[in-house]
Amino acid sequence: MSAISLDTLNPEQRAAVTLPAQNALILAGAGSGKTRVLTTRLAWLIATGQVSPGGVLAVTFTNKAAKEMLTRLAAMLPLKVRGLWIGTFHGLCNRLLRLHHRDAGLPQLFQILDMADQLALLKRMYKAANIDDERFPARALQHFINGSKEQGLRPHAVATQDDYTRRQVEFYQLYETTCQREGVVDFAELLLRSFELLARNEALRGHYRARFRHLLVDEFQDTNLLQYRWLQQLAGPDSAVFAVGDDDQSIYAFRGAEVANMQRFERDFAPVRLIKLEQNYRSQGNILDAANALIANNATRLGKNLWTSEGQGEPLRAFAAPTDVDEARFIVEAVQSLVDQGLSAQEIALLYRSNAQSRVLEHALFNAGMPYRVYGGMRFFERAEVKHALAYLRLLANPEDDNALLRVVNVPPRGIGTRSLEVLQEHARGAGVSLWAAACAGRIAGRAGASLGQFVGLIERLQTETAALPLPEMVEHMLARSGLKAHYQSDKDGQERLENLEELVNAADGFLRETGGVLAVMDAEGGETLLEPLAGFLAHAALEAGDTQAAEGRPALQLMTVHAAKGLEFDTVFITGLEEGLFPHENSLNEAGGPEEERRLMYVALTRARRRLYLSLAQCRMLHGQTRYNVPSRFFSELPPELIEWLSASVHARVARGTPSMVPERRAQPSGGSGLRIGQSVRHAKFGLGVIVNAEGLGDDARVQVNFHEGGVKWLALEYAKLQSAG
DNA sequence: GTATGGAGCATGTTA
DNA sequence: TGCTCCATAC
Repeated sequence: MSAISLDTLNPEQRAAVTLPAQNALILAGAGSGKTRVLTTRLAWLIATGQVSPGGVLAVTFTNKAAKEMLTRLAAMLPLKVRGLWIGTFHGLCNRLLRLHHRDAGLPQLFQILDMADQLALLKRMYKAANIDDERFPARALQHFINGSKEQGLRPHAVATQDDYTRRQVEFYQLYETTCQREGVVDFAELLLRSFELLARNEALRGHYRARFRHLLVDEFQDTNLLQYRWLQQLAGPDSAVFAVGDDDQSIYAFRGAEVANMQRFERDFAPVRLIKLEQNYRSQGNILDAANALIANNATRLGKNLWTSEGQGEPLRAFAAPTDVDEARFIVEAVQSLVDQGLSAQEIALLYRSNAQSRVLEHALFNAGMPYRVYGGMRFFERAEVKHALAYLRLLANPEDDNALLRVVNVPPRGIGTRSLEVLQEHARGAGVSLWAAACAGRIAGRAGASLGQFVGLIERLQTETAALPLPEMVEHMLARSGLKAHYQSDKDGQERLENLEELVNAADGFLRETGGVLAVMDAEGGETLLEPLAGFLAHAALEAGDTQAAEGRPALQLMTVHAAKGLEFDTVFITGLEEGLFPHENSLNEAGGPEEERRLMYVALTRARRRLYLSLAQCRMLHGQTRYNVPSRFFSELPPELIEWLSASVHARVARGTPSMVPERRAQPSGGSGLRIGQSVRHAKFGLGVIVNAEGLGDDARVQVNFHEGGVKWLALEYAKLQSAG
């Protein structure tokens, strides 16, 4: 094996990479070379012969991160990556469950439900069981079920103090029965099922524990309880766990991530070697100073301070615009001038807290003729037409898949409507069989029965016709013969959908070439391999929903939420919409730990920038079709003023007093002679300083909505609340 | 069985 | 403002 060069690593990085086989927690600050350390560690372990490629397990959260790790590893070492246990939590669980499906109580070709599939199944279940959708919204139940699973809780283990929860648990149980009967598995189930498999089956657990001498975990701060316990199952007394994370970048608590896992790890896996990577190779001094100052406002931290050997660089620049449109205009002009100076648009990112904010920016960019790319939104395998096509493929693999059948039984329209399906479902329920079986039985009378019979015939015909075809041809054939293609051809807006269906054939082809159609591989030494192209492709579609937009040719400006920007870096970053209620988001302020998570989010945003950082806000913006007036974000008052160059009137001093500058003067209709205006700063005896953001009513009934700096947004009756003008 | 309109409603997001 | 869902009309 070739030697791995460690010369370019700093002492801490090298220490981490060359750690002996022991448990370790690497606190890796933003831009400290985290991915590099992780992959070099992996390569070093293998190259020095301390472990065989098959003896390593490395786990990440996203496919992107997993791919990145594999690519870098392959560049350092000559090895076949296919059989390596490197992947996402869900990808590895999928493999584990395919290999040991019998022990796990699943069919080998089980289908994976994405979030939309899961919700559809719940709604179907509601209908079948006559459950009141009003009192128990399907979305809430979905959240409840996934939350329970992420805590490792099966229905019987969920604590039920109140009737409401008791009912939810019943539905959870019913959902489980349904999934089991249909042989489908949701995302959380992949984790829970393989956790239980290992916990229950001592021989199997022993096998994997003996095998994986080294376990490497990326983004450890984002793990939930179940993922943590899953790792505990796989890590034996002789294995070393190398966990890399940054508590300051934990921004997914809202979906179950527990930073506490880092403390838990130090306790459960003791002794744990702790290494901090604090040298930052990304950002210039002023940017880091700003980020450090901001995050210092959080009380619950493990403690870490980033530094750089680079110079201070440029100051942060800030701009307070009167309106969201002005803010967008300012950004477009600033971007234009940077591009004129020779900076590639590709190197500039526009970040925002919520997706709704992208619209104004897009509008301004479009008018300026500036190419841009928006991340987020519909992904390839989530598009309706692609899901339809996948449903046909699922039926070919397993006609008993009720979800798939319901999705396409009437696409294209075959005269099988709601009523016919109700009858079919009653038959199926009565006989305790799948919809497919009920349809095959042919006991449905009339036209609907005939249509169903034809549908059954179609699927059976497709099965025989495609049985011997390679995957891409199979997809092609299905598209043509199912009527899907013709359906979208006759649709006047179907052009793009048709192209996506064509793209699906390409995706199948690509999948086959990249993986050889392998569903699961036992080990890197070429042990057990399960060849099942169709099932493999379907799993791939669920586990990798694909990109949201195909990459475009010319360099484009990048637009995304701050969440989506995590892990990325740009020369220049604009953080937009820095207003109280927006960033930090108002909904987060009442949540436990919410404000601190918002601050970490801001920290992530700041540390994305290498050289230039712009902060902007609008004092009034359209949100949900209404004009809102906001005070500047508290984050401005948490950044050292000397680091910021204001391109508009500074907001700093005013933030301290809780008032914005430059709010357009608009009379509040109802206040009459009171002298109060929307946008005006006021003082309230109890709530302190705030800004009037809305008003309604006349005379004695007049009420105003005030956004208080400390107390949030409140409606106050003018008659009782003694508001003093403070601006 | 399908098309249309109005009401209701809004964080963040990966697998 | 723009979407998703349900009710009603064809």
